[in-house]
Amino acid sequence: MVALTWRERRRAEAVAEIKDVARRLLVAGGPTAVSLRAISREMGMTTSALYRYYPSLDALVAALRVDLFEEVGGVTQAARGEAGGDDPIPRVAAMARAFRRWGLAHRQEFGLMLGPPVHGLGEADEPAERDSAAACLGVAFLEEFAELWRRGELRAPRADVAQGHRLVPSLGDYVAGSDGIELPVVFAFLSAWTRLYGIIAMEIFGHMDWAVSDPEAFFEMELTEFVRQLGGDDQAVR
Amino acid sequence: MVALTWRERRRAEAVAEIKDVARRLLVAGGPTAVSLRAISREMGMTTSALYRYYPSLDALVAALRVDLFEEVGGVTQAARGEAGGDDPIPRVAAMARAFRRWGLAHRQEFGLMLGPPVHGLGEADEPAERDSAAACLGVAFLEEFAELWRRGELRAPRADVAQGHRLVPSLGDYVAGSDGIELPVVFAFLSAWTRLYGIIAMEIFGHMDWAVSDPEAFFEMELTEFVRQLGGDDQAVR
DNA sequence: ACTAACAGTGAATGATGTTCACTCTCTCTA
DNA sequence: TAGAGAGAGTGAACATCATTCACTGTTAGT
Repeated sequence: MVALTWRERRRAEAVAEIKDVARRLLVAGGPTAVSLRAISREMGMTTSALYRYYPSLDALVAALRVDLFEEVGGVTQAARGEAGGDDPIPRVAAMARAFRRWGLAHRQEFGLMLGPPVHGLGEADEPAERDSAAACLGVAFLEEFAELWRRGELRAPRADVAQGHRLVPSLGDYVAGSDGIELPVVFAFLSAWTRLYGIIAMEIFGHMDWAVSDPEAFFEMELTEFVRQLGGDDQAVR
Repeated sequence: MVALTWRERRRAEAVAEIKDVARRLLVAGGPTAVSLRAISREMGMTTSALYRYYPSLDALVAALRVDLFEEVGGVTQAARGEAGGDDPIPRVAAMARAFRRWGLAHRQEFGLMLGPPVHGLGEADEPAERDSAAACLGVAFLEEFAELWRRGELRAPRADVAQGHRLVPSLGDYVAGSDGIELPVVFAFLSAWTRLYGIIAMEIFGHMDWAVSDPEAFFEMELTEFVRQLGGDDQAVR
């Protein structure tokens, strides 16, 4: 812990406030409402002063995006911790519910993070950062599936399906304590992760409204069904 | 068919060209690139003249959105027709592949249609139109699942899962020739639809890059796995 | 033939991101 | 400790954007 000079501390506070105001604007008025001028207005600063902190508006929202990924990652990790026990299944269910709950409570943030790439710039600029930010959310799930595999409770996809498919070469880097990762783990994780994303994103983006009147009921049904396909007990999910 | 006056035909052409140019701009530069000024510039018109055709920019992109839904709906319907046969399973697979292919070939359009709601305005203004537009895509799938149900080839969710969940009151309106729709059909359709959306949207939005190197292989694996869970033959999907 | 709707113009207003030359203040070093 | 340089902020400027308004021709229907 190095001692921070007064200026450095003040700068950190400014950066934090900028992102705070940006997020408030995002929540209040959607992505188009977050503008440098609105931020500077709210902070009692000149617009050009903001360029001492971020080289552009896009860079600012990219930074906000990273923060948001950390926040939702922390929330799901907390849910995992609270679930406790030694059975991965309830932990997965708790994380899935926490993820959905956070998304519903923060729709605009969810859209910024997991919607289409913004302006095609935030990705071309720093693909590594974008990737790692998104990863820190999914990894918690990945670890649980790895644990299930270690216990032999993960049903492997049939050989003829997996045959010849080189799905993922580097996913093992994300799992602590195992430099290699088996294909069933990868497949089970990806399947669960895309399914979870599909249900939640569709609900949050409003694309399910025409078809389903009680999204939460459907979510719970899918969760139960998924756990059963995994081979877990139905009651384990509650 | 009523005879169109000169002026009416010319207006229709103008409307079509406006949406055409708007789409070209969207593809070339993302959502922020579609602006009334750019459109008018490209068409050799004044910006204010565009207000004779659409009351605002938002209304214009909303109209474009509807067109896009019709386009992708037509593409998947065409794939369904080409698949032919009397087995619904290959038809579902063909539609799923056609949907994914179209989305990958038209990423920006996909984002506009199935990303987060735009500005929160396109939805609050005309919820009915937005819903029906999105529906015309999913209904093709829904009909196939209804057909599977009629044949008795659809596995029902266990009673204790479905019990007490009033999932959808009005989905039956979408299925031709049946004013009531059974819960297993609804559940199977919703499950398939959200899964399909999850895989495809995640890939198109770039949220899968960190985890999977060959998205198409994963898509095919999921498709096969889903069909097997439905109770179909593995070979039927090819 | 006339009237009213239609289509288009050009100027204006107020919002936006970004740049630039300029100050003022803090921090570190010679 | 004095001065130089980096940090932080200002205000004007430029280019883009959506939207509105008064105005002018043109077409369609009575």
